[in-house]
Amino acid sequence: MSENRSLRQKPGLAIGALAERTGLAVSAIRYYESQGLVSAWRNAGGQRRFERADIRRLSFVMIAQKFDFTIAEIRELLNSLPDGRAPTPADWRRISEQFRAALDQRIAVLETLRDDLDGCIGCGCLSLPKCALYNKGDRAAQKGTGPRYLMGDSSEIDDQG
Amino acid sequence: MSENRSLRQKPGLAIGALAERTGLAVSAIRYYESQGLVSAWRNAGGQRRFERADIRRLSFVMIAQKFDFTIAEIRELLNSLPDGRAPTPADWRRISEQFRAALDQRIAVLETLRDDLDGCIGCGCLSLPKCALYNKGDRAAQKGTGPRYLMGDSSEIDDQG
DNA sequence: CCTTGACCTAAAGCTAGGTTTAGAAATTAG
DNA sequence: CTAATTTCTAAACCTAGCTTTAGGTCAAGG
Repeated sequence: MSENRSLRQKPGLAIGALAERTGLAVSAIRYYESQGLVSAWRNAGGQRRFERADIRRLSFVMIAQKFDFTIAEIRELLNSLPDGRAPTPADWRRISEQFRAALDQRIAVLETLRDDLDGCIGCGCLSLPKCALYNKGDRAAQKGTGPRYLMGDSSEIDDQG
Repeated sequence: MSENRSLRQKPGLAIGALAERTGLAVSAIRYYESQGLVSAWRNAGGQRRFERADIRRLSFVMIAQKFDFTIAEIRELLNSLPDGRAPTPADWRRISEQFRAALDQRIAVLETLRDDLDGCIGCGCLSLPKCALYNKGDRAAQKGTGPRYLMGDSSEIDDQG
């Protein structure tokens, strides 16, 4: 069974093939490589060649994005895998716990916001610094700088007309 | 009680004063004006002057942003208020229901994702097209285009070494 | 009057996560 | 061999939601 392509230069997947297998755009894969989420070697002509395991690695990236992890966070998770291979079922269990935690936290934030809102419906607190929505519960995942505080209008409730 | 400032040219709030009362940056208020979330008249020197009701209007904007409404959506909500005044307690009750619905929906999406994840922990399904995370449950609020499908690797499970 | 400080506009810059474009080189199909 | 794909790089562009910068003007205090 020793065929002539058995030594030297493993074939690998071209970027287009990887794109087809994952459903990602070619440009996205190049971008992910630039961000250190996958790596590729180059063939004689300078074209990228990927390993088959990168299909799973990119699938992992796509799932992590469903959980709204940023590229930087995904890179961290992938770095927690020994020597850059795709996650095995055992790795997957471990990483899933992190997804779980992130997800639970985001759900908790939204539920708190919902409860605060429930407390506010009908209380007319739109003008109250003591409103439950005041100065707490940052945007779903504190991305961005965001405003600094809410509701400066402490008196003069009805001055709109 | 007829004082001399009683006719002509109501004073209004300068943009800096409004910024202080709301906690927003001056540049943010100008931006919101450009986006039609507030409006101002100009004094003799061409400077913006706002009504006191705009404090509450902007507070409303800030709360809506906590709920991850976009500028366009917030503009819609504000347009649903008669003649561009700040929301009254009655308006607030009505609009709160919309926040509620948006929030419930987002929580539901995350919970589905969490359930799918639970079903996946330990099942080694990272390579399975039949994985619960496959091809469903778009990112928390389907912003952005997003990838088209997941997990192209239907066979060759352990080819990473 | 003179000096701060607040304000003005327009345009450019920023983050995130990519996509699009342009022009050139490599690979594949016939 | 030739034509059609695919791939390459670098840089520009895109959305969202603002901020920063540059160069001036307005308003208020002493």
